[in-house]
Amino acid sequence: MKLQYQPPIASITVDCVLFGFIEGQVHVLLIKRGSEPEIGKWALPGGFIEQKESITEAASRVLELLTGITGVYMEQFHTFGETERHPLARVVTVGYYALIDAAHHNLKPSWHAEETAWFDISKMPKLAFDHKAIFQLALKTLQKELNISPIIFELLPTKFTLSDLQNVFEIILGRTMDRRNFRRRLKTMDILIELDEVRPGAHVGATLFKFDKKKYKTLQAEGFDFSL
Amino acid sequence: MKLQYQPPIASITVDCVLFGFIEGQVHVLLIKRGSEPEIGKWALPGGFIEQKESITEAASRVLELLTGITGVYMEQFHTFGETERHPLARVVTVGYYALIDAAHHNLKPSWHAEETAWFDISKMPKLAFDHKAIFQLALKTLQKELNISPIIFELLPTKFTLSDLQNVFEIILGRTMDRRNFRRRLKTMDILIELDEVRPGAHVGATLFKFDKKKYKTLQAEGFDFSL
DNA sequence: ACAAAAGTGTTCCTTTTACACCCATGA
DNA sequence: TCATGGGTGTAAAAGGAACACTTTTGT
Repeated sequence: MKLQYQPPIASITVDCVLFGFIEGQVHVLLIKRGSEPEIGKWALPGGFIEQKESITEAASRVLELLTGITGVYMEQFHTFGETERHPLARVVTVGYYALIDAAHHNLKPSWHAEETAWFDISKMPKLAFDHKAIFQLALKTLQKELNISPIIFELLPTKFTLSDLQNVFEIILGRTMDRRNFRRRLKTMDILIELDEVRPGAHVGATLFKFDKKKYKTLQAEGFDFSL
Repeated sequence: MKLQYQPPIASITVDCVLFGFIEGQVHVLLIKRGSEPEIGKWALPGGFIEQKESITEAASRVLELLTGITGVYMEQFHTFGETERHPLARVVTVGYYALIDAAHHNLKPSWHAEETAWFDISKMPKLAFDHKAIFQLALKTLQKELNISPIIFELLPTKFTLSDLQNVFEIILGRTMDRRNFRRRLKTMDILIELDEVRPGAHVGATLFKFDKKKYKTLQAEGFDFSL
């Protein structure tokens, strides 16, 4: 590796794909670009990394700057480095994704974004740059990840019903599941705590549950299977 | 996203984790650094990306430059961007990994590397920079990937015995498997073609097989499970 | 009274696991 | 002849898939 040091030739950005669950549908957070290039187009929240911060730190900072959302654990999933992906310069972007309970994170208006909004993942607008590809890979990564980790609980509020949970699975995986089998399997996994509480619904009330993080951590060590 | 364009502040490199199967053991390809910093230390083959190439192209070019190995399909697995990971400058590196049949790729000496060698993954030397962490994450990614893709066949020559195959699985996953169950499951998957050939071994000859890529592609569409 | 969602068991079949002996060959 | 690795079957257990009716409550 007799390679001399070479000065930087590309800028580095991060882009964040934030999934949220709103009104029974999975949504993604987008901002409307307020500057050139691609001004006025919808895009993933993103920005340049700075000299003294790691890429992960940049992702958190940028997300907060653009949306006001803080304290979210984001997972890096891919780096996009095609030479032509940005029209004005060589820009390499590192993609992060996260799932959040949208209801409990308020979007703060920011002068950095002209507008910020959640979009149903089945009704996405045209996106700037190669953000469509970035979004699609994030979704694919999420689908794979669902099989091996309880990441899905991040989408739900602390208290949720089994129907809520099944709903999220069905939307993200794009298929339906048998209710009885679903419930039995979750019971077997033993990672939910049943609460003495019922959500007063339109009809018969549904029992509320919460996720048992402690029990999950124990299981995780053995590497367990979350596929449904 | 009212973010002005910002000039590059970090160099970008790629690092390649190449796995090979040699004398019944999984090995990784390392080079001895021939320039500062960390001169003389073992490191993953890597180098800077250039202006007019994508990151993936850079990975292939760098690998060939340093080792003479070409035509390998490498998979990106993570980007490392801690501010202090390189002692002299801000350098962000994109990690790639691949599996190759080491016997069929000759290492060509290169003036870029003082020395190039395969190391048994259970006997790794001290590595330069944060390359130990990069290697470890590559191995972990590979272990996960084994469950969902037939990537493991890349490690083996075209013709191999079932024992060879089981051997590779056991080494990478770090556990032993029952021989009869292993063989049955592969028979069920139906992705191997039995050859009319036997490897003249030290004792009773072992039947040779080859991987049925066509059949695998058909199965892949349905998304199939390769876990053993 | 009816519409809408919650809750609940059983059967069948497939898959997984555990386990031990004989065979062919070369040294 | 013995040491080495190749090859083979079965039984028991666990897990996955398919399937329909009753309950509660608001309108």
